[in-house]
Amino acid sequence: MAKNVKLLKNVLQNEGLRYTSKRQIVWDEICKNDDHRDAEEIYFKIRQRGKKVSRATVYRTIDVLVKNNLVRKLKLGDGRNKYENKLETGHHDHIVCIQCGRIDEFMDENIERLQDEIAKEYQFKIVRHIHQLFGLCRDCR
Amino acid sequence: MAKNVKLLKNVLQNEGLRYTSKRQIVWDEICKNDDHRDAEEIYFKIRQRGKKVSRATVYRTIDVLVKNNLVRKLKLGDGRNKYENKLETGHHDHIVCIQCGRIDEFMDENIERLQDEIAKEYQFKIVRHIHQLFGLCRDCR
DNA sequence: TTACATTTGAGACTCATTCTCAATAAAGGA
DNA sequence: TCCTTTATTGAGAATGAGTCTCAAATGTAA
Repeated sequence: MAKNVKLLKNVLQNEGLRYTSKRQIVWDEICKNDDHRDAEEIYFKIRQRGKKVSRATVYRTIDVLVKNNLVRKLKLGDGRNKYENKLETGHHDHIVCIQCGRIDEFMDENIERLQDEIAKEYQFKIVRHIHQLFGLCRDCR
Repeated sequence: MAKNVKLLKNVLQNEGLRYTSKRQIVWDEICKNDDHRDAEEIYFKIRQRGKKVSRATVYRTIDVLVKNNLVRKLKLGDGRNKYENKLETGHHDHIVCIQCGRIDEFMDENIERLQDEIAKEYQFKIVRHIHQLFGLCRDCR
């Protein structure tokens, strides 16, 4: 857990921002599990644990964390964006069950390579990509 | 253009909806070009042409068209959703310039196949997917 | 501890999209 | 054609995730 303090401090220093208890609370909460949660869930879980951080601060902190690569932002195109910590996880994309909301992660070297080729063909310099598969998981089909 | 009338009538009949001039105006406008436009642009262009359809009807009609496969809805995760007609175009994904907004289309059989394999591996039955590459186009890099 | 700058929280605000409901228009008789 | 019924439309209100405001609280350097 001391690692999470250091990581956050680095990011904040890097951004010229102060290290504060509120920001640590938000980052800690996001690290507590590897789920894909939205800002409201994170906000609510924090209150539930007896700590107090405003919604605005949750959003503001998440923005910094996303910008600095500690958190991955998932736009699934339904209502709220989702967030997951990037602590141990390498790059991956998502496969989502449209019935139960289950989210699995996948990563395919070949697809990544093919993407690069497409970028080259279209003369784009890619900075990020979204690849999401939507369907029914084994329990819902 | 008569083709567009027929297509729309089919869809509406299929949905148990009435064929109306307003709906035809919206569908016609979307067919007028192959751009990726948002609802506001479509709405505005229609007024500009001297026709009157309310914003609500534009949105409502687009929903029906998307649901019935005449229109593709693009969620690029910035403000407004974009729409394109699916008249001549087969399946494709998008490569987007984050600087100038240029949107190109790509399609790669190999990626499609790899997706299927991933779906099988995860035991998902895929119903749709999103694959978007974001970066700088040749004019913006 | 002081002095100053940054952060925080509560709630107002934004803005794309959806909803409401009275007015209008389509459809199927008679 | 003229009703009658039912669906559609439009204007503006409502929604809701996310952002902004600004006074109060907190961090920081000296």
